[in-house]
Amino acid sequence: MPTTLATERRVTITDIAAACGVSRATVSLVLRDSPLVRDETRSRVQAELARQNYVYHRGAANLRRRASNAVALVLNDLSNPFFAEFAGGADAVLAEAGYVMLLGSTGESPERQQAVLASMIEHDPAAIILSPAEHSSHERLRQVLARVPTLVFNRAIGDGGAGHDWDFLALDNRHGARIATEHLIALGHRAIAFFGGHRDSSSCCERRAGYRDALAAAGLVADPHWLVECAPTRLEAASRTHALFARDPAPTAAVCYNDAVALGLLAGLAACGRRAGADFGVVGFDDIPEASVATPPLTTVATNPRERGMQAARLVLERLQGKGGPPRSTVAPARLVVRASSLGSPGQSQGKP
Amino acid sequence: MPTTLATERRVTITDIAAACGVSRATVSLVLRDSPLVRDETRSRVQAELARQNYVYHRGAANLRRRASNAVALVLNDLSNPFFAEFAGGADAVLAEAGYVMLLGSTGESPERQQAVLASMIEHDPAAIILSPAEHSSHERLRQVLARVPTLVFNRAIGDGGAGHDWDFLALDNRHGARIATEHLIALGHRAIAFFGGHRDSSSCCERRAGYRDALAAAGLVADPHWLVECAPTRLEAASRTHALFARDPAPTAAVCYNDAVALGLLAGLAACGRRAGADFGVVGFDDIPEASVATPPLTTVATNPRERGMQAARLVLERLQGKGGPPRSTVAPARLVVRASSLGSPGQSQGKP
DNA sequence: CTGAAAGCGCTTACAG
DNA sequence: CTGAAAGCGCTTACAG
Repeated sequence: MPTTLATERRVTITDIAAACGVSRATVSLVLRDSPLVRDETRSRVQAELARQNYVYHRGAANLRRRASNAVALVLNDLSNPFFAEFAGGADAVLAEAGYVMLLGSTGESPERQQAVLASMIEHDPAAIILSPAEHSSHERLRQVLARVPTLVFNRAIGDGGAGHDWDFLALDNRHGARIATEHLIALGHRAIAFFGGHRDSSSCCERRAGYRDALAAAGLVADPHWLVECAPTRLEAASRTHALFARDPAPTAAVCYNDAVALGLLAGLAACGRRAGADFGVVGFDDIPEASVATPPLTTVATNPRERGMQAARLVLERLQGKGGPPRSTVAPARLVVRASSLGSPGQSQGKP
Repeated sequence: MPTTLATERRVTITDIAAACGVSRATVSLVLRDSPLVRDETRSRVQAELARQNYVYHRGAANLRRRASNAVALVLNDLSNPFFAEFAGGADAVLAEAGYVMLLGSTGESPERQQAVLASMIEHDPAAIILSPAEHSSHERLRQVLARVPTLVFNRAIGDGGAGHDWDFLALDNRHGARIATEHLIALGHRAIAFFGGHRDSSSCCERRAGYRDALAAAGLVADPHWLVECAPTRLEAASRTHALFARDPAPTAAVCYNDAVALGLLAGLAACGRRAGADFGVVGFDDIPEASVATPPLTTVATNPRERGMQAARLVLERLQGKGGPPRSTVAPARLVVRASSLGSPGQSQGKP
């Protein structure tokens, strides 16, 4: 029994109006719940709407009203649980407020980002939430984002973010990395590495700054060899683990750029016979779901991506209500979650100066 | 320096036409790359489009053409990595084909599902991909989905799915559970539980059927006490672990409804002093990212959610090209990924009959 | 309280 | 090769 697909003509307010013997204007008023319509008329129209299974065409209404109730979310990568949670949180708030979510992902490519944004914008979103790809060009983004209220999330745009044209929701990278580092110092570590990330990414810079803050406050100074870059993936991190121990003095613990790197480091340590949490202290960043089930469970800095998504959506909604006003920056707090991976005792290692 | 928001009037084809001294029709033809336009005219128009930073209003065009280039994706829960990966895969294929993705989530609530679908449909998507909430009503879905080509993913709708009105993409639950069970049998297990899920969900039924198939083929019969229900979450599973050992004969291994349940079981086993992989064999279902980093690494049935998302999107695109034809069902293959959690030796346990 | 009319930004026959 | 006109489905002053 073949299904009937979208072949039949659409039911419009004209059909309803004709069936009820009223004008299209009246039907429209009923749809928008206007008090101008007499009760008896309203009921008749509503009954007919239901009978014909009428579906409101919001696109047509939005065109006429020059409004939009879509918000576009453009992310780097949905398969990253951090962004998936973020999207889930944003969706919950937006749906609650009656908005629909357009979703796109850039795969961390500035070119795809331009294409995706251009495509989104043709659909006339009321606002855009953008977690920018690394190496995004401020100029090219300005071009395509002109006219659409935008909230940038997670990292500042290319050239530093001074003179930002957009609202900005940042993680407290600097403070988060600082408390992570302080935690390792409190455990007795003195030789602490910063592992992973690329130093040209703003979040990596900020986290490194927090790391240095903590060291400086404790009167420690970082050996340059303790700053090890690598792509923020588990695999890369595992294969770069050896770089931490290439020279003396080797570190006894590491603050990692994020959890993916930290999980890779856990694997890398195991592969070279070191026990994370016993021989070597590890702290991650993000608190992704895998962190708590890793071996050993990963101490990390929680950024609560779902909360961030909700917060981003709320900031956007405020902007849409209030209009106007200069761009605002908001910094979301970070919190340390202590688990087994950081309970190493530095004395067992040779890393002490 | 306050940003200029979407306050200025929009640039339309009328503006471009006026600036070039041509008609709006000509501008439209240029936009759609029609060969009807003379080269010289085309260049002039294109230059003006760029100069004024013109943005195509796809909503208006779609209204006029009675077309749509949006596809709606309605999922249970984005923070479930299975669905996040699925969405990522679908997005990649849809974006490639020039479609934009509307995303909504239902949180497994049939009421929210109705509301979300209704809201989506008002935006006139070309098609819908729906991973239905449990206990969805076939009738209510029919009502709201009338007229929109729909692909149902992951589970059949409420009353069994006979006389399905929609395309359907299923995981091979039955075969997947069967190979999982056969694997445990091959390792020497004879007392094998099926742990987790609710028996009124179709995927749970199918997986249990595959489990029974394997037992029957090996001449084994399941003790009814080995069928333990629980919500498909890690926490629930951990706290229900004791139910497996409440009566003799206790099982020596378990096929789990999914990875979340299996991870909870790993934790539950550890909490009651049993070593998964040594004292007790565990197999999951899904191969979520956490599976490979669990302790011990989780043997599981891979369903490749990203691939499924891409497949779902392709099926939808085919339907949109081809139109017509009866609804089709597709079953995606499942594959066993062997890791440490299933290497238990049943002889160490008391569970043998 | 209700209707006639104009218009949102675009496309598409139809003439010329 | 280009333009005038009608129309997609809706909303909103404006009369009455």
